[in-house]
Amino acid sequence: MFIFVIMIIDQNLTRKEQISQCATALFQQKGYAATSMRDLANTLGIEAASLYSHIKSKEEILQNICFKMAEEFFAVQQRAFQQSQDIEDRLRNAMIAHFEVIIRDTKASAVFFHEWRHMSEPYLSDFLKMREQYESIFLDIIKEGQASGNFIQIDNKFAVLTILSSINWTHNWYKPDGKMTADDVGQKLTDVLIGGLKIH
Amino acid sequence: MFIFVIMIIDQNLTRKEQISQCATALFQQKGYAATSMRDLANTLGIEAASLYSHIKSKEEILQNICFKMAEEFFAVQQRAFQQSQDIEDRLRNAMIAHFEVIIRDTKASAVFFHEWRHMSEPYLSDFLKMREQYESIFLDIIKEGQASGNFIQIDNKFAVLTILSSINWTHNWYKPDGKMTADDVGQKLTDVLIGGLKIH
DNA sequence: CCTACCGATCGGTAGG
DNA sequence: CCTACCGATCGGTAGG
Repeated sequence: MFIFVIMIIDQNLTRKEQISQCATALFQQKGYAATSMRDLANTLGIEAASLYSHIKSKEEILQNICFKMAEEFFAVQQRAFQQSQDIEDRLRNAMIAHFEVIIRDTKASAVFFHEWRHMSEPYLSDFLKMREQYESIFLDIIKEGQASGNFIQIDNKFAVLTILSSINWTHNWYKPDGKMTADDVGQKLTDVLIGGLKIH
Repeated sequence: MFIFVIMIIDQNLTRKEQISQCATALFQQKGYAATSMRDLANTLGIEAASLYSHIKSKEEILQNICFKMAEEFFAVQQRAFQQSQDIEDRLRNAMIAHFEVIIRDTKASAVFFHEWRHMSEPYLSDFLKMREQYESIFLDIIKEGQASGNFIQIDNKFAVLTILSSINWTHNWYKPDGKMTADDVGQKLTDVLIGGLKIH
């Protein structure tokens, strides 16, 4: 299989960062398992063996991508939480914050969402625990909104999954240079998911 | 990497069907690229070489899974279309029909959603064309609902992607033996996505 | 960062 | 459905 990989390698980055950036693009395009270290090396214009002066293993690259994304999600979530007034506002801000992390790097997001399962233990368990913890914050927001009479009575877990899956999917189609700006999409995502598609 | 694969192989199926069923489970768990023909053969209790009396190639198995799912989506969409009265009802039925195909086989759905990109041409292009065609039916429903004043004015493509991503994600968490029945989830998906999370 | 190379495993075929 | 096997490729190491 021949795939022409056109990639602009940022010369201001360290070699290690270049490796991570290239790997992110390749993992997103072909998947982690189908990307070989020789693919990665060729894209960078070096030999496969040379990669190992900068990294320990193929999996280490994946771990770095996944955990860096996880940390970003946590960081913005906390910031969004502190800035909010009422409960609907808090949900809205948390959703937009989540969306903004995704569009900051849609390729890394794709790897985060699809390739994490190729990590070995104990990284895999740690990763899943973080994800659960992250979702539990959304769960709390939904519960509070129901208790205060703002949100409809609906299975909490279900509500969180429905909301997050729509936002997560944006990594697949959102283009920064498209007709919708990031703020536009963030606004509309919350409008539809909180307010509904129907005119009431 | 050792993974214990516990799988019940349906003895009423033909060998070819057993291969497809096993492959579906493995592709879902480990991904297409990380699943070897030896993995598949071991799960079935035969030698890898023996698989090739029933199938032509590894990719052929993937093609069958993906295109069978695509056909099912089309079939139920048409049925849902014919049974509907008003425009909101039509969207609701199309959504529930889509959901029901997913939960009929969540493993095959996972392969359909995540592994299709490992198909080679011309299968890949055919597959993407089908997906686009399928989504365009949803697009038409949204447009009609906007024209009739039932749905809010919002980018059509965006609306379709938001709706479908939430439903598609159910393959990851829906369990037939969980506390929510299929009808329950189908109802609630349409309630939230069409009506919104907020009490108006 | 390279050359040279390792053992393991890959999808698949030949022939029975 | 098996044994025996193919060339290609895998992630990674040794040594410079």
